[in-house]
Amino acid sequence: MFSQEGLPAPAFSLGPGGLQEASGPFGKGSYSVAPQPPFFPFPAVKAEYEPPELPAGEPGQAKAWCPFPGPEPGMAGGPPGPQLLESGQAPKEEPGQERGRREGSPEAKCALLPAGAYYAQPWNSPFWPALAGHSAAARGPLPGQTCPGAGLCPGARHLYPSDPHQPPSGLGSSGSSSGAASEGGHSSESGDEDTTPTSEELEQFAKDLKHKRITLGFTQADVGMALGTLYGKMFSQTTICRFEALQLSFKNMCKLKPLLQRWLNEVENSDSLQELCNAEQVLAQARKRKRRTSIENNVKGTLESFFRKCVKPSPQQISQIAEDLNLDKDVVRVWFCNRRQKGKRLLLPFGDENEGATYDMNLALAHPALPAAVSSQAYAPAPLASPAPIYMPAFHKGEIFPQALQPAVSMGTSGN
DNA sequence: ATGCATGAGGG
DNA sequence: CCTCATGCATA
Repeated sequence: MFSQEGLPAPAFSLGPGGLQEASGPFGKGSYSVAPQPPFFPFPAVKAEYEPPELPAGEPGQAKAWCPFPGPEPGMAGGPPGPQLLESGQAPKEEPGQERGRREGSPEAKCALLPAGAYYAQPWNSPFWPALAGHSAAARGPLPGQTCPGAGLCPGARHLYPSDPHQPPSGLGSSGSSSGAASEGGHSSESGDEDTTPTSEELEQFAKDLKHKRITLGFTQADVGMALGTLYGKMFSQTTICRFEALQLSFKNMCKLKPLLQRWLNEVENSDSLQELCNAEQVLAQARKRKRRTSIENNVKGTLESFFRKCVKPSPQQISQIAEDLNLDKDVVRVWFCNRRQKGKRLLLPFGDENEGATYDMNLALAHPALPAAVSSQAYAPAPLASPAPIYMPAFHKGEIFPQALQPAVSMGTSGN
């Protein structure tokens, strides 16, 4: 429908000054991109670089995701390693946060267990007494049977008794299969796959979802999996989290809403939520995912400052930056991509995707005063708001204007 | 909750 | 190559 693509692709030019702001549709000079002098914080950074990651051995990738020996002869297939439990998840029980259930590592738990019960296996109790206690005491709202037979993920991969849900294909606009469109009253029940919800509705829905989810004792991961069961398409904790935090694009939010809406309906009528436990996700991550590179803060700061000057550097510039920062070109490229993506989320209060009206991120960056956010949270602590020249390694007092990018100018032919 | 990454789709 | 939707891994 509406193209979200709007960036006018700042065709900046590598002028005599190196990186130059592009003259967007607003004409150059009509705005000040950087509240600070055009400095290029370079020198210091590159020297510090050092291949940080090198754990000698990959962190055991093997893990059992369903901690029950159950009737099965030991966790066959899964290494008996006790790394199922991550102790990293601090028990921070903040109001408004996950409660009652722990959000362990994805593989440390099965879809949605009402908590408690199954963890109390003889084999593990000695290992994690904490967990046992936790599950026993943390049980909150759950009346006791949130997930009837689902509790036993062990071998119970039961599917719904009779759910005429469609195969994993028709997503996005599945007809209103379940007539359950009106739950326990509340505000505008806009739930419709047809009508595009307004940002307010989305915001409200997200809030609603989160509240109910927590009340019912589900984690974001649970919801993600439940969607897989209900719709055939599973989502990660990340996505659910972003949905609740309104950190997805408007379009994306609209797409997901109906699904979550349905999930909500399902769980609210606690009589059809038994199939929410679906542990079908062994999906061997066979694919080798590049190790997540951790960019040091100062380097990040440098990248950030570049971003402020130009949100979309040319491949040449990317190479240059990468070289100067001693990073992979791809890392830099991806960083910019992600930064842009993030920028969009933060900048435009979704609601109307004016196709024509393209927002120039460069421009936006210069104006901390963004259009009053529609959402409260998503735009609140916008890191962008701070024109802060924070970070920035300290270079020689005189070198405020490193010529780091200078080479970029002549880079075309000479180097590279 | 978020940072970096992947992959599909468009050009 | 980019955008966008997503997710693994991590802070």
